[in-house]
Amino acid sequence: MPVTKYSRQREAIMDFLMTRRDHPTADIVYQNVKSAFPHISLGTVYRNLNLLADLGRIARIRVGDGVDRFDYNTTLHCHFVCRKCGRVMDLHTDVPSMANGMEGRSIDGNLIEGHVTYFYGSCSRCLL
Amino acid sequence: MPVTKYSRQREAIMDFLMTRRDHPTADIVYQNVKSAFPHISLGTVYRNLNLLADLGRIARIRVGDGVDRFDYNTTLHCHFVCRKCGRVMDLHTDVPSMANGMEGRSIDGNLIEGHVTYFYGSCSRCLL
DNA sequence: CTTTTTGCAAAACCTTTGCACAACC
DNA sequence: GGTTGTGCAAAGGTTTTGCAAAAAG
Repeated sequence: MPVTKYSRQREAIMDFLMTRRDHPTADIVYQNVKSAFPHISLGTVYRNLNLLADLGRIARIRVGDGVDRFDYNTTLHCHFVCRKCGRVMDLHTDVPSMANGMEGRSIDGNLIEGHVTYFYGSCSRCLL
Repeated sequence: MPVTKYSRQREAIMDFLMTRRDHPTADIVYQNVKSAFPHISLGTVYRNLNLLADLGRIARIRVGDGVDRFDYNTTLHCHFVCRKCGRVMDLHTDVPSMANGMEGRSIDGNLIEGHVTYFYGSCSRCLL
């Protein structure tokens, strides 16, 4: 529980994320927030994204391509990763998962606290 | 479908992976194969691990911590990631998943070809 | 002899960090 | 005034790559 003071840069980062339905990387956030804060640094963007994610105000999404993505929508939902173009998007259809309900169970002595599922394939745009 | 010639280094890498039940990183493979090939380079290890993964002879496992892991066991099974020590291990108990059976379906115009699920929590060793 | 693989080193890539100064409260 | 946040630049960690020499077929 870190103590936080207000910062205009952090607000701008939050505002930008709010406008996006995809899941921008830190660098994309940086490129966009630069129009309002020409001198903002990538380091500041990372520090704020990490802080906001730690506070639970945004979600950090890692689909295994080595880049962190961030999402204003913190409600639990599945993601779809296009193997051709790399886009990451929400899956709106409710995907039933037996993995839900595993929380708190122990398997082989390991306590399960959560799980991550994502689907991959070819996105609508790449299928054309 | 790359053309491949035999290489002793690649065989050694494969042999090492075969002996491991955990999911070594490229660097751990490198450290171990060095005993047989003192002059082998990390680059060679990466090239071979990627080649073997592309050929489907080993599995590449990415749990979102920014490091690639490799597994001799290519059959579908779930993984457990310890949030404290970072260990990655197989879940032997069969975890029923509704995500199976999604392959081939289309959602929002996106063709689903596969999915990844991993569980995280505290491992038996860290719970002591 | 031709193609693939290797070793080495450098580069690429993403992310974190140290520090002095500015902003916040 | 004390604390947190910022900008800058440097460093950190992982993975990829260019190239000449070696190995494989």
